[in-house]
Amino acid sequence: MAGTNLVGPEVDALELGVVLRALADGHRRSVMTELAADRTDSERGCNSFDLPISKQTQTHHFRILREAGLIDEIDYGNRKGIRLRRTDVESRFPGLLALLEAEHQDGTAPR
Amino acid sequence: MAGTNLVGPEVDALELGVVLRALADGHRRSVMTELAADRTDSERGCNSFDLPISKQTQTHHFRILREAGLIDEIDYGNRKGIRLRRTDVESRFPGLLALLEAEHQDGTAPR
DNA sequence: ACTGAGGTACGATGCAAGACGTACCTGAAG
DNA sequence: CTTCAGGTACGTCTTGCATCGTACCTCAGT
Repeated sequence: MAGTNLVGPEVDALELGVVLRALADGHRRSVMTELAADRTDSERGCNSFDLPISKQTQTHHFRILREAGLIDEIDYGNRKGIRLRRTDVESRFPGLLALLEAEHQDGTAPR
Repeated sequence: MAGTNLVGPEVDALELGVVLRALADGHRRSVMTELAADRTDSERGCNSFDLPISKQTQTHHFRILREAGLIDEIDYGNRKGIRLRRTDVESRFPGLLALLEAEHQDGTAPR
């Protein structure tokens, strides 16, 4: 019930290269643009993004985003929560989330 | 002598996905961090970056950067000039160059 | 205890992209 | 004109990565 937070890198350990490679994929970027546009920063289920890919591939993508330090993954055992690490990302890479948020306005077309 | 400017996308046609994929590679990113850090925006020769790769591969990488709209390539026939499209990039993706410039401080280690 | 939905682990596959060899072009210098 | 350095075009090889199939785990509900 409590949900264990899966480990990601510390704020100081965030690397631009890893982040940019994570954002290079259209599916991952569409997730990030949605998260960046939602200022409430509420925890979301991972199938609330309705990505047109299998669940194994979704697991893969969310792992990449977590290991890049962009999101937190909260493991509830049989389900998983996603939350944007807004303050961490903003402090390490100021302006990055604004770019993603701006992209969210342009329509939902990925890639 | 005049040098023809190789074509790149217009300012309005710049796409975040293409740009981020271009910046995902360590070699291309090291070029961009150098360019972003140089506020004079002077034209540079392409072997002034001393990339540890063959010249064919360098041609490939500079093409990617040009097609992403990040740089201009000026063709002099037997040599080539590189110039950052600072105003275009800054107007379309404000803050992006600042992120790259900040990365340039952290040392020259790519990837 | 059984079932079903959500998620992960592992392996295999297919494709895009980075890298380079060879050959060729261009212009400057001799 | 010849030479040579810088750059490109094309083909090839190889690596990385997105994707999925199969199998298994976890919890909630019945």
